Amino acid sequence: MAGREERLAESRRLSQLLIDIANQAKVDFAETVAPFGLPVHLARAILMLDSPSPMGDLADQLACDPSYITGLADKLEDRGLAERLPGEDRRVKLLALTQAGATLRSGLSDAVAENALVLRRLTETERATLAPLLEKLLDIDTR
Amino acid sequence: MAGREERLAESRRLSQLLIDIANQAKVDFAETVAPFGLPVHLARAILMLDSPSPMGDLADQLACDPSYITGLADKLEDRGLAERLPGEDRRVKLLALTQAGATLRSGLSDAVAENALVLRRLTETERATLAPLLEKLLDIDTR
DNA sequence: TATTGTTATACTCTATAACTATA
DNA sequence: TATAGTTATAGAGTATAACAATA
Repeated sequence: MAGREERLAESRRLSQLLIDIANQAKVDFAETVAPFGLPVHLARAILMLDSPSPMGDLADQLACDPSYITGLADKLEDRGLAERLPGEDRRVKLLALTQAGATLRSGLSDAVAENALVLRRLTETERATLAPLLEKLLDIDTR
Repeated sequence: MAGREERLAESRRLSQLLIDIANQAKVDFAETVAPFGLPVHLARAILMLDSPSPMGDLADQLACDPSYITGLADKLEDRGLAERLPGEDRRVKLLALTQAGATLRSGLSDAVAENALVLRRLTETERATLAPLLEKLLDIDTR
């Protein structure tokens, strides 16, 4: 068994790798999205709009304030990519992709997946090894 | 061999896991650092100051503009954690931790490593499996 | 009275451009 | 002329607080 200092050093190194990978993924995402003519935050929103969604739910998913969603929705509407639909509860507005938005989302989604580091750099076997480790890393924390 | 759609779906899922893990790591870092009374960006800078370092080098390491380092250095000096030392090239200033800064850095570094997801959630064997996969993910891109 | 979304505003982080001093 | 760090300022991104409509 490795000593305390060795374990801590390895912990630091792995953490740094994870951070670097996430940063690289962010850069890749921006580069992948750029040809679609969308700012990153609009692209993220579009990818979440699999189906019409209450604006408040989007705020939860994007981990941002609801007031920020108002701005995103305005920009998506300006571009003709989404529209606000009335919800059953009349306080709620559903944000839904237009046909143009759905088409764009489809192309965007494939491009992002194809350019992902995990697909470009790892073999199928390696990905199968990686997946359970990442899932374990992300288990809900019960400290 | 899996079909195209399956591969893309797996790519999306793994990418999302990596993003979620990085976000969790960011939250953990902030929580770990909070008791030390430091904003996150100052903590990151202190952790990089293993030895006295030209301010420009810090800008490279933190991937930010040199003008931003000026502000960080000011705040570290205000707190008595670092000081500017003259370099051999008299245009260069070396940022160096004070005794107080070095002591704080030591505690900070251990706390961050101990609280890291990779240490809390994975066994030694799992970490050994994960490391080479992460390294491969991060190889310099030569597209 | 509580909740959804909107509006107007303010704040945080970081970069840009012009500057000083050295090289 | 080029480089290291500084200064003042500006911009992007996001949150806060007060508000209107609805529950």
